[in-house]
Amino acid sequence: MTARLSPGAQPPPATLPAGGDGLRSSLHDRGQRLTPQRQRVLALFERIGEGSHLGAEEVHQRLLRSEERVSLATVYRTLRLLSSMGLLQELELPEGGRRFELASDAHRDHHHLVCVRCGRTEEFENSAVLQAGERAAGGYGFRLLECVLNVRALCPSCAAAE
Amino acid sequence: MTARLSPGAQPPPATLPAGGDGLRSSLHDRGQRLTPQRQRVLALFERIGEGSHLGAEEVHQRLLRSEERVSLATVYRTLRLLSSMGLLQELELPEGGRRFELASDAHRDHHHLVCVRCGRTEEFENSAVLQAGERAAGGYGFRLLECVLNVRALCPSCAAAE
DNA sequence: ATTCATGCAAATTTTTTGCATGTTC
DNA sequence: GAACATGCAAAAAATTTGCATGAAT
Repeated sequence: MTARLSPGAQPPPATLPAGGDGLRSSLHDRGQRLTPQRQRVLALFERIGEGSHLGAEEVHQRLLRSEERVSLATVYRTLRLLSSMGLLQELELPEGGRRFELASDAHRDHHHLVCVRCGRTEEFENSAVLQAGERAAGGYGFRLLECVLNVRALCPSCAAAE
Repeated sequence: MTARLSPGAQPPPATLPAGGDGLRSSLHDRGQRLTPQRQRVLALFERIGEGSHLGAEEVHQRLLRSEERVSLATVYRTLRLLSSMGLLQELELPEGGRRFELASDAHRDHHHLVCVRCGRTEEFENSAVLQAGERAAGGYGFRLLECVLNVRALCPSCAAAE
């Protein structure tokens, strides 16, 4: 029922290759270390692309399949770490456990229009939304990382079927 | 892997005041029954208001405190039911389990500002966001039900701690 | 009377943690 | 070498389920 279709077009990452030094220095800034496990987890998310999300168990399984064993406990620890570093982000859709995806570029705002009946999803952008997010964050003294607008709606054919 | 099927596609969110007959007939339409437990759970969400969310354990505890015992298992079953009926809406914030809040037509745009580090949550409103949602929905011919903006951010103290 | 819902406890699933060992800086 | 991270297994949460009993229609 997860209707986030990412048709073939996978936008080029355009960001730093994570297995590399971006991760290393981000970690070092926090007094933490670059380990193969952390690289593997992040690299996996980069491999699957920006639109797709994985849960802890899936990350563990997929790494096993590619001969890059990382214990499940470490997967959990790493997901939380990368997430708190802003490299991954946790999803809003609670289908089972928590799920994560590669964090999009800083401050980018991408929004979803989703039909609650059939799951059809359209993406759109709107700078007014980002502004609203910035205003809200500013008002509470928060530092904005990202804002996502979810519009729940009925698509034309589902609306007709009602 | 678990088959996590919600009980079928649901009708558009109910518009009715829930404690009363709206709930009864919504249930009956589905061949299900009005029970004190279901009323209690829904009434609790109405009592705390539209902006606030609760997890299963919290619902259970709060009902205990108000002398309205509902077993935890039933709380889980009821949350899922009310959610699939469109009376509650599920959301997921950083820490803890799944959380639910009252789904309301009246409150179509209420937004969350969430600290991704400590989970602190602030609610805000912004009509520009609703307009953006309406414009997007209109552009694709969708009928808008609700729009929720989630702003991921760092609260002042967490930002300082980084 | 029939069908559905509840409560309880046990079973599952998901996530966290203690600790000995191995790694990174 | 010191501090940190990993793996493992056990513990703790979170959620679901089987079944006998109780309630709603």
